[in-house]
Amino acid sequence: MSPKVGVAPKRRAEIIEATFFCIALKGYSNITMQDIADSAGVSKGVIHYYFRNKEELFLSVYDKLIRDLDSHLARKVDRARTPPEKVCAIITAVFEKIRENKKFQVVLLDFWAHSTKNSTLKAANANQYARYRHLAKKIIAEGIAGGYFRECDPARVASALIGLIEGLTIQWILDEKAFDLARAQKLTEEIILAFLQK
Amino acid sequence: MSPKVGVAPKRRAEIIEATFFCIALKGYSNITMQDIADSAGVSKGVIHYYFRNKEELFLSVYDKLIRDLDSHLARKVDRARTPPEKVCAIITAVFEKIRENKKFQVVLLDFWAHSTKNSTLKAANANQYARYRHLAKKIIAEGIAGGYFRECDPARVASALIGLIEGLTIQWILDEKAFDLARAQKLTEEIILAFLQK
Amino acid sequence: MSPKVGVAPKRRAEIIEATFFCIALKGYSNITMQDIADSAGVSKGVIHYYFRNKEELFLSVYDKLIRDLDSHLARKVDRARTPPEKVCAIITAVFEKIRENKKFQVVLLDFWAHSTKNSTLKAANANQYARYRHLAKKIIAEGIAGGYFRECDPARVASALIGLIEGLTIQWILDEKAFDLARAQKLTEEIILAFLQK
Amino acid sequence: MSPKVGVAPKRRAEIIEATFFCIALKGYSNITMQDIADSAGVSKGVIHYYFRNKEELFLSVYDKLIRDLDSHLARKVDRARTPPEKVCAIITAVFEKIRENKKFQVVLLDFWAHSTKNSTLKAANANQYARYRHLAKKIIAEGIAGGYFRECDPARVASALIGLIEGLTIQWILDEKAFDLARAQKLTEEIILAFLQK
DNA sequence: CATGAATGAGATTTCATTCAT
DNA sequence: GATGAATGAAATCTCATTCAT
Repeated sequence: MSPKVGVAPKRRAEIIEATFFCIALKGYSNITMQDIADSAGVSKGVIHYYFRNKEELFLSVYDKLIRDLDSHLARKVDRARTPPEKVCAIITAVFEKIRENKKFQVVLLDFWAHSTKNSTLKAANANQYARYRHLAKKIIAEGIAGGYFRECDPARVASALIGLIEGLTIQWILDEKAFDLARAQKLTEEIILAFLQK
Repeated sequence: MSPKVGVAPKRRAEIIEATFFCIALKGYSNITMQDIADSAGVSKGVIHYYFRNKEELFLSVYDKLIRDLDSHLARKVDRARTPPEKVCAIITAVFEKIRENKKFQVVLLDFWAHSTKNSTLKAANANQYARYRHLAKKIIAEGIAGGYFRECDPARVASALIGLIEGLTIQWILDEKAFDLARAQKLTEEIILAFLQK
Repeated sequence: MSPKVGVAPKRRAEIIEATFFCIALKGYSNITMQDIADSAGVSKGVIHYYFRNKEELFLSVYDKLIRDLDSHLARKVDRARTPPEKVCAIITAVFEKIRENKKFQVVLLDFWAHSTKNSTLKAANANQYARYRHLAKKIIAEGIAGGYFRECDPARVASALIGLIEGLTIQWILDEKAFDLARAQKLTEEIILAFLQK
Repeated sequence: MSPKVGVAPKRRAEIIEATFFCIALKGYSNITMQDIADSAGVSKGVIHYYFRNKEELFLSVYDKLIRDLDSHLARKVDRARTPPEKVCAIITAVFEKIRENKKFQVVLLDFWAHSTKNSTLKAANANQYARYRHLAKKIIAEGIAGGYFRECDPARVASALIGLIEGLTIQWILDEKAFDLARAQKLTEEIILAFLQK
């Protein structure tokens, strides 16, 4: 067994990571393969050795992004006990992710913009949001069943929860000085819990 | 902006309109000048006669977009009497705009994504959002002063209002079948008014 | 994977065979070393171990092709007794070769096309045709000497014989439905023998 | 109407001509767009302005080649009176074409080689050969009907006529010193007329 | 004012070849 | 002997921009 065999997955991950940084820096459609190669410290040809083409590479970056967010969310939510705590866990998870790495939401926004023109990306996005809403819905439904929340449509509130989180974080991404991210996070909790516990 | 007599302003407007449709159809960075020329029914050269380059053209499209939204918002809000009605007017204005022309939000999303890489666009975006929030803040402050709303920070609630609107409409744009847009609009009103009137 | 000694000649032949199939399938200048490696079931590196470069490999394929045709021709001709039978043996040998393996003529045509640009290949081709004509010429001269054929220039008729064979088989390769190959073979015999025995 | 409008067809023809020379010089698949641009004295971009891609350009070259040969053939044949003269006119037309411009057959050979891998080219080739054979068949049938030729299958002899012409010219292209082209032409006439008038 | 031919820089992608293991 | 990761030159094709008419 050649020792170089083991290099492949590591190299793939490195290229994905480099591409993520490049997208954050210059944007989905302004990056060249050369940018990525330079950033990853490999030759241009290597990228095509690991990824059939630019689109496949970008979809791989998106996949990793989503997987990271999902596992982060799941970890946070699992650690919480009561439904109200779980709702706060969702909010905290996303805001935390963005605070620790602003690039995260910048890249995601770029993918969203492109998803209206790329059907594969669109499907992946729709799917991710659906899972995201489903998680929130389940938690809210449990809260209602457990007497934590008043009677309401869990699916609708779930989309509002997601909407409020994303709407605030995007505003912040577009203009960091618009408001304080930590206070926006607190506000999100207040509004959603107020509505659920009214 | 070159205000020329005769056909010039009309031609300019036609090119901007055509560009808007092209962005909605293929996305900010996938359009060629030829696409725009074809769509506008003019020759490629003409576009460079009216707009120094592609970026200037795109910024002009963004300007028009914002001016349209602003005047639409202002009209709606002016027609409303009480602060609660004015809050609903903001919500209605945006949801209406998107319902009547889905392209509107698609193009806006595209501009947002690019604004993280284009400082002119970023400034324009920050400015627009600031005005947008300012409008909401003023209305909320009036509502508190007039006894319609409970004591709270008008600026923070304003950003939440905008965030909820944008977060829900983007979700819908990314997956129309996720939920019904009219019900999302109603939900927005409920959540915000509940929070303000609690 | 155990490296075997003495495996070299066999491996070489396998690679040549695989290359032949690839040329027939995709054409001389559309094949990649990867195609050949895949088809031969070896790694890319191995090909360069046995052949200095692509051109040397292709020339080896051509050599094998010619050697195969030559020995096939010689066997057929040796088996025939009289000059007319030997002429028919040449015709039969080539048509048979092509009928049993259409790829043969496809690959040969490809080599011919490239021989106008590759001097090594051109020389090899000229040489092969010269031997081919020489064989026919000798048979025809024997036929004249033996009273089987009328007085004529053996060299000229030899080139006509080769020309008619190749001209018909190429037509058939380019459009199999143009005519029946077996009847074309018979026609070749008729025309050449009629001319020689007139 | 801009005077430059008239330039387009001329430029197209120039590019086709330049491509023809390049194919003759370096071969179908060894030419780069840069070679063609240099040879035509235009920039690389211009070629893509007139031809969608390399394949479309090559097919245009093939079209012109065939059109030229067809009209040359038709002119020659029309000028001849009796069927035997018309048969000789076909032979003369092709041999003349090649004698006056050796490139002609070199390029055609290249196209044939590629036609086994390109379905558009293959269809065009099959079609051209069919028309070519049809012309010869008609003339032979007229000759039989007019008592010039003995009873025989015109279609079969037509393919033999074409085969003999092409088979000899290709031999000559591959090795000019193999025989004299003028004598090969005479030989073709002798063999075919002898067979038809036997 | 308008056209569209022309440019050429630059992007993606392919691939023969090398070489460390 | 054998592998496959890596290279980088070179190819095709795109496109904003210019400019002669």
